[in-house]
Amino acid sequence: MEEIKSTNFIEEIIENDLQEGKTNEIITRFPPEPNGYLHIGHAKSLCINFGAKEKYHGKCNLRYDDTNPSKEDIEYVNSIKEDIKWLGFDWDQELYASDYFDQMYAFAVDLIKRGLAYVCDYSADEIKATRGDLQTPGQESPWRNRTVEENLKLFEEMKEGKYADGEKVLRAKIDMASPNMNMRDPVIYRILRATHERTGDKWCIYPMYDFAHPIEDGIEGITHSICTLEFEDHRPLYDWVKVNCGFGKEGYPRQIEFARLSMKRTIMSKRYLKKLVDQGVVSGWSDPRMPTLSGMRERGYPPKAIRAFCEAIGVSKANSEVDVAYLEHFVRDNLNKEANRVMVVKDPIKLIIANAQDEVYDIENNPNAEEMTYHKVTFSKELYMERDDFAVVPPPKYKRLVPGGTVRLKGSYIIEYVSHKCDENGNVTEVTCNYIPETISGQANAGMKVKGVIQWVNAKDCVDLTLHDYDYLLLDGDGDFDQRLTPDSHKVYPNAKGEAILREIKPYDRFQFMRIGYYSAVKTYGQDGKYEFNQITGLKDSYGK
RNA sequence: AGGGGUAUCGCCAAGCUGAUAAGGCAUGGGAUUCUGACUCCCACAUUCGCAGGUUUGAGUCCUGCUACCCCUGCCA
Repeated sequence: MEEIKSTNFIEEIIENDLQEGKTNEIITRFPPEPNGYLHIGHAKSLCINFGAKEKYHGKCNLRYDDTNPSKEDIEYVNSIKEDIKWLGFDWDQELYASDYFDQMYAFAVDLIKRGLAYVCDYSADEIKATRGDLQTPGQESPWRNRTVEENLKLFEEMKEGKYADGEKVLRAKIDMASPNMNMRDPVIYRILRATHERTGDKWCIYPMYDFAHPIEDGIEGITHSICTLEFEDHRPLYDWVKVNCGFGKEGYPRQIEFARLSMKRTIMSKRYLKKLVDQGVVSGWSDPRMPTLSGMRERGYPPKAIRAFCEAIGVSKANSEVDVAYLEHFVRDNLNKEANRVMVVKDPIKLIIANAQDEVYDIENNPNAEEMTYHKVTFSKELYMERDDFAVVPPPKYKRLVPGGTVRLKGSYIIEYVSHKCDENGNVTEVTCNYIPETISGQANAGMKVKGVIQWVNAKDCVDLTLHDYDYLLLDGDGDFDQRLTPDSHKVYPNAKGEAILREIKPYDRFQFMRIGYYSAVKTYGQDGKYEFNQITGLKDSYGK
């Protein structure tokens, strides 16, 4: 038997349940409402639910909580699936809450028959006015004691479409004086004429979350229904529905709450993310600056890094704000282990190697790889180097090229300074060097001491990259977004053919704003599709320190 | 005197039935380096929201208190 150790309180609960023989299979579910794209916060939930499935050899269903047709959109369904797969998770069944509408209706009828639910004629405002408040009990509805027959008839008529939207609701008969607002005769069915993505116009009444969710869990045999903290107050209602609909024989399904993930200076609410998309502040839900999973994918974040991050932040009930640096750590860590390296010059100046001839090198894709692979890099008389890698007047501890100095071209020769040219403003435009023979790795003079190593690309076959600007967003008093663009149009030349993306991390300390995106990696795709190079640059840049 | 939660290092977070504060991130210092990256060393809470109490001994038990989060949708 493998020794499994719980790493958080939810796993501890699960393991106790397993040990005590309460169940022999763990079944969880991931229940997104299809009204937006998944973001990093969902990744935490995904990792908890699918993580339990993997760890305890159980099951996890993907279930769309589509009980409110007016808010949902089929567009999101596919994105959700794609993102879950991208993270590497597999669901057992793909289900929709709407699959259970008939059964939910039947359960509601049953509740009415047993005197546990009634049709209420109050308007939304009247319900609100009679609910009481945090310190005063609510008043019972005058329709609370209708006969079963009358309730049955009315509820059926609601279904038949005999009443206008909002004219009547079905309420659970619980306790108007309960200190828990959720238990003050909560509405469990409302009339809503909206075409449902899946059931069309079949229904004009729709169940509320609190009624629907325990039924969905019950039908699917969910053992652990894991959700976020704000549902703690709903648990008594969850249990009420569960028990009164005949579920919960073994105590399952059991609702467990954890603290949702929030991150410093990061917008995580779907409402605001949607606003960013709708206002055209970003190009869409997958804009690389978005904290969505698709945005992170676009940004070059490896899914494994996101998983490792979720694993590391743990699961607790304490509200907390994780620093973005923690996520970035796992991105760097994963990229360092798995990403192929490529040379990039962001702000190029010409580098002439006066005594050079054309050559081709095999350069390691990733020095950390277990099985080393290589890519070709061409070398010639005319190269580009980074402007910062040459200094006429070097700052203290400068480790790169200076007049009269030497430096190693990564993967190639050691070169020595000959001369340089400046434009009318005194900016360096070109540097000329000679390479020192026999200094390539493995050759006679390779052991020569140099101050540093610099990246370079061959001017003949380098490729232009698109460098995306970074930007800052301010959230003003009205909750609207104000975009602060900081234009920066470097050119980027990797020594591989094809597309590439580069985004930069920039500090953000001047305003009260939320940073929604930053650069993580450069990606280039070989023309033949053979190579995929990833360069970790800009992530932890300590140049010039 | 509404109810439900949470409080351990700048940020996460272990700490189960009391025995004298794990780990990661961040940070500072050093070594190493054909990526100023990575890696490797070293430093980093006499203290666990506060105040009392029980105990030989408390972050862990008891009693008060404080702070923050959630709840008055026919949203989820």
